[in-house]
Amino acid sequence: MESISAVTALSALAHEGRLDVFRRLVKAGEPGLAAGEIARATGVLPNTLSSNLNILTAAGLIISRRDGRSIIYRAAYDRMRDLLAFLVADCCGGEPQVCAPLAAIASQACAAEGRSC
Amino acid sequence: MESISAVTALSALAHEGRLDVFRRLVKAGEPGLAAGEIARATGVLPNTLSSNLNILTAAGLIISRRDGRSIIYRAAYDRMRDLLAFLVADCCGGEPQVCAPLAAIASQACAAEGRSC
DNA sequence: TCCATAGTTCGACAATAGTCGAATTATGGT
DNA sequence: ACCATAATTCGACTATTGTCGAACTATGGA
Repeated sequence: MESISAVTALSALAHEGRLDVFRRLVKAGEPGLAAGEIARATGVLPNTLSSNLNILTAAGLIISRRDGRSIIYRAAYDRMRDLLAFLVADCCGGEPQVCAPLAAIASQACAAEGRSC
Repeated sequence: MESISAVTALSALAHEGRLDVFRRLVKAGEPGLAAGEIARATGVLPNTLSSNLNILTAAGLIISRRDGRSIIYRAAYDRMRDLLAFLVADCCGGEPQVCAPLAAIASQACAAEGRSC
């Protein structure tokens, strides 16, 4: 991942409302959520939300598809993974003990959901 | 980690120059780098750099100490780990296959450096 | 065709962020 | 005490970002 691309993704997430939306979509998984559902759940105005969904889309973090009158958004997991990989890419050179806990983080997150992966 | 705290950290990293500085410090490890060294290496004006170092410090991502006339900065690995943990916290609920590759990312980063952790 | 619903786009405005030159503080050496 | 080096703080200016109301586009149903 290019540095400029990482900055775009980080900028998109560096916003209370957008971070909230992104995490909801990450949680929602493959089926995703309709724009209207998100607007209702968060109490954000539809046009403001649309603007922020555009920013997340442009950053490649979410993907949309139309379904009837609704537009469904879902998280782009590949891109999320690339971003995380970029952030930790150099960490091992300095302090190996930073990398090790990453695996723990992954499995802890899974354990919290009662899953195994 | 609180959402607002994550936004602060993400905002700090959502800047070409600051992301560059942060990654250099991550790479540099425990000994860290002097402000002047970073300024020379990046070609950024000292005052501009200082401003950006302040932002990274306020976000908790880096830590400074004085050494003679120089001020040495180093990455705050704990905080970095917390941020990553926050970002992946919900991913397993939606798509378990996102969590699994995280462990791979960690070990890949290590392998690239020829280390084992 | 007409209407209601679902979202988006546009234009304007206020607030925030980024950068620079100049001045300031702190340390070490002579 | 004086000077040079290292870095920060201050003030001003420009550019960018975020939000809102209003208007617009697209879809599905009567």
